[in-house]
Amino acid sequence: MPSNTFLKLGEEKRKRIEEAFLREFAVNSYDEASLSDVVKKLGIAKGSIYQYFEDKLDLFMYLVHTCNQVKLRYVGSVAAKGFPDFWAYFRKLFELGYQFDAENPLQSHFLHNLVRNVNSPSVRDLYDELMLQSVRGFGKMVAMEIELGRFRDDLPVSTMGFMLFRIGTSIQEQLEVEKEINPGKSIEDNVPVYQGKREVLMQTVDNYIKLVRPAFDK
Amino acid sequence: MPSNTFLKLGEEKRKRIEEAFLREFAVNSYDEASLSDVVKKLGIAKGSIYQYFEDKLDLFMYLVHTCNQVKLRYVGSVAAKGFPDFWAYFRKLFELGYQFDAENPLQSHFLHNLVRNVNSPSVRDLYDELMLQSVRGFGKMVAMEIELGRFRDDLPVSTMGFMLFRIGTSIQEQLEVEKEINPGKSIEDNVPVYQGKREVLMQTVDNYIKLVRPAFDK
DNA sequence: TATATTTGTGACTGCTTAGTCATATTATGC
DNA sequence: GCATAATATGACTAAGCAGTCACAAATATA
Repeated sequence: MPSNTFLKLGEEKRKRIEEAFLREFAVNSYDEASLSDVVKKLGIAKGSIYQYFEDKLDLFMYLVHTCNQVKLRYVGSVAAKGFPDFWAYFRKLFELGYQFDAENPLQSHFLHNLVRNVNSPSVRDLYDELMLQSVRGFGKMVAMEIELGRFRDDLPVSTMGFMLFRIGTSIQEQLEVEKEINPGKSIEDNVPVYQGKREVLMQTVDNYIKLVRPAFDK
Repeated sequence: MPSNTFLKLGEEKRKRIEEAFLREFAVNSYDEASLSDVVKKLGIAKGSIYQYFEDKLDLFMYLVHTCNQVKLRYVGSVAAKGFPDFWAYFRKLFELGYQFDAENPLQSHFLHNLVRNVNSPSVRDLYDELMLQSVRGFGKMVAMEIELGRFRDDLPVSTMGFMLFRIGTSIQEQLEVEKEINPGKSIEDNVPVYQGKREVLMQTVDNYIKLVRPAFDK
């Protein structure tokens, strides 16, 4: 966690530093990201970073947690209960995700790139934890839907929960493979991941829902 | 591609070198893998590697291609046509994959770890190419099944193909998340990825098929 | 204003890496 | 056996990195 020194830093400077590191970690993997580069660009001393954070991983984790919290303010603003069925809620999650992306492009890019950090031993645990959290969340929803008699009950909840999680990541992955989005370029241009791609995103979401609905519904 | 020097090397020495690098790349990501470490373990000079290969990427690509060819001898030994339906073929692919793993543990581990190399800019293109190849393969099968009137035709082939591809990777990923397999440990112990996990694997495959069948079948 | 505390600094350490190249060793052809 | 070609070698280069620390500057306290 960051030191008091960092937290006392003053809005302006703190944001400037945070954003520089967000950008670095959004462009590079954890291991490739260079603190030396960032401080050079920021025009501050290397040692300062180590007055603000324990080490590279501490800084990285801080960014993960703050970004996560920001995103949670969006996707956590609604509950599954308020929707006619699970799929309406599932769909809404992507709309909120789009909104988060549009209003917090840097944080969105950072979280996007996070998915590519599975490998680094240093952040592997952190990533696994985040994934498990998400998978468990979907698992709970699946259990709820089964309870309500809306989802089939002849398969392990874990399988269905994991599948839902994977559907979410597949959607963004497919858009990338099919060159609809290009995070590498859009971060350079300082624009959101899904800039101008709202329709394409939601169309893809709808396609995926249409596809997998029969797999889950009773 | 490797030099003649490498190809002329003699079965024994060539295999020893190949296997040492396969192991290194099976344990570490491309960037983390250290040629210096491997040559030290092998007891050969660093310079020798550069008589065999252009550079690190050349060596890596050679390993990808040879492993791919070995695996293709398994999964390519059957055609979708010979099966009563697509899902029987899909299931068979995993049986053949298991067999490949059991008989070529090192190559299997290497290919397994490949999935974790999406990030490295150096191998990104190579990985994308392999993925696209696989996705296109599934796309073709989807198109065929639609032609035969067995798959639904109200969704883009690309979406359905990509989903099938993702189902395949999700199966192995879920087994890993649920600690059924542990590549990191099994490579250390010199045993196949799915050692003693045939039943669990096929059960998971069956579960996934059972789950997603209604999503694809007409 | 003088002293104490907090914050900022950047040269430096120690480490690792891919890749090179002049030299030594081994194999081949005559 | 000798000369030529092919192969093996490992110290070396240049570059990168995270993290440190003695010192300087700024700020707070008295």
